Amino acid sequence: MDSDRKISPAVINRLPRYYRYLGDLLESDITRISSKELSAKMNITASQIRQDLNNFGGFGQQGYGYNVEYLYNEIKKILGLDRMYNMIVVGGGNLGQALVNYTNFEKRGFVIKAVFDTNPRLIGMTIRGVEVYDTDQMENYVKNNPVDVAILTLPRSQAVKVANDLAKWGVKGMWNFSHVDLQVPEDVLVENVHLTDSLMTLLYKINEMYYSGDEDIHEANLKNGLPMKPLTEEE
Amino acid sequence: MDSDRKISPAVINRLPRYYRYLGDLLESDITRISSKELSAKMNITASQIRQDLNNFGGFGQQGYGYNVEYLYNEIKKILGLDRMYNMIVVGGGNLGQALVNYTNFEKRGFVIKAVFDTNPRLIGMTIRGVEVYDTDQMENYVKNNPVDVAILTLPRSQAVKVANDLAKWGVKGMWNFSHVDLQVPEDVLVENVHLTDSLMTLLYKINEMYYSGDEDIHEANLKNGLPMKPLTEEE
DNA sequence: TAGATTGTTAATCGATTAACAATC
DNA sequence: TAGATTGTTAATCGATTAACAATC
Repeated sequence: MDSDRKISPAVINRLPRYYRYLGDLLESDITRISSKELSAKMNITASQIRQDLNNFGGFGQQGYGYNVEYLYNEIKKILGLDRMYNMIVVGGGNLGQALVNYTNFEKRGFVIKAVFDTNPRLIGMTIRGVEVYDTDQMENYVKNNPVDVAILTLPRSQAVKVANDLAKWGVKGMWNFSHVDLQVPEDVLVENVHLTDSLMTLLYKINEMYYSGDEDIHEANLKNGLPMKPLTEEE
Repeated sequence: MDSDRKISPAVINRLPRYYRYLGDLLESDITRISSKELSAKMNITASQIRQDLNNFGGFGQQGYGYNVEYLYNEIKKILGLDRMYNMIVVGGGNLGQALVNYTNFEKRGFVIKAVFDTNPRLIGMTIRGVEVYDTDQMENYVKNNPVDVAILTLPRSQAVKVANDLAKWGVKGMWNFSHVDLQVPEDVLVENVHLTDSLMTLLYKINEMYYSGDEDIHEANLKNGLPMKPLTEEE
């Protein structure tokens, strides 16, 4: 580990994908891989792979490539996955429950310790062994237990206030599923998952490719259930 | 609507956010806004807003700014949100169910018509009025009903095959929550939501800011539940 | 008209790709 | 050693920001 200059967000966003591919290679008992081979698998350039990795140090060896297990473990360390993380879920609705039930998180060391909600029907319940508490108790919990990440799965209307409170009480990481942009101090880190936005960009692309501006085709297809056909270029 | 050249992905990804902010302004009965005012709210540059919008045509007016309602509706059309979309959920686990239960989708015209799963305990059930069918029946369903988007919420191991089948049967849009990269023909559009990757990038940032390389601090904080403090620069 | 603010061109910045000397 | 492949510098490409003439 040597570099110290700021890593670009683009690179950081690619790290989990490298980690995933390396994990898969490891499972397949592949011990070494060159940037060229990996680039073919991942559909990116070999050059980008080498550039990306070299932000964190020289993990490869000329004439050989990269040792899969070594590289995997280095990226694991870089991402901070060699530790456990304590998380809470704020908002015990369907999505919050789904995340609590996602057992893969625990396997990776992302442990959900508590769920908070205001709904009396949920409070006191247990989801996969994780208790649902009244949001009233959140301040007390957060101040007396380590919380690395708060998972925000509550309605838009409440998310901003709750995030501010959590920030005030010392929570430094927010994984925000609420459809709103949080406004928190800059020492608090937020990662947004805006599902509706994600779906909309997909719909944009579908529209662009198949229905660009021509509503008739779309209506017809919708009614008849006909398979869609790409639009032909006609510029 | 005039331009015809390819819009950059960066711009497309920002469109839903513009749409959201404009919707909020509309709710607040604000009728006009300048790129400068909007840039302050959204934390991006006014220049970027004007550039982005001008990809699709001149929606503003010199000396005035933008009419909120008009711009809102134009972006709505650009994103293709002035139509309904038929969707199916493949994989009726916790996440799939959470998405079916998310009523906001329906309000926007994203309608989930059916859920498919292999689990006999789920088949025949109904989630918010949406029936769960055996995956056996999926081919028949897809070939006889319009499906704009397949929402993939199934285990990694099954996702690739299912996506290929769906593509073969004519589904052109895939919203992929499975933790794997799909390999589909290029006329099939995929939008990935890799939750684990998203969480990992958050953890990277938390680590970088608070625990950079120093495990002792982390251990201590975890044990004592002390509030974290940003690392001081010491280069 | 004068002031405001767009649409758009030009300048800058950052990220990706290409190239190749270093070296295992 | 010869071949392969990295690490790294330079070139290219794309995206963001700045600037300003056009115009409402």
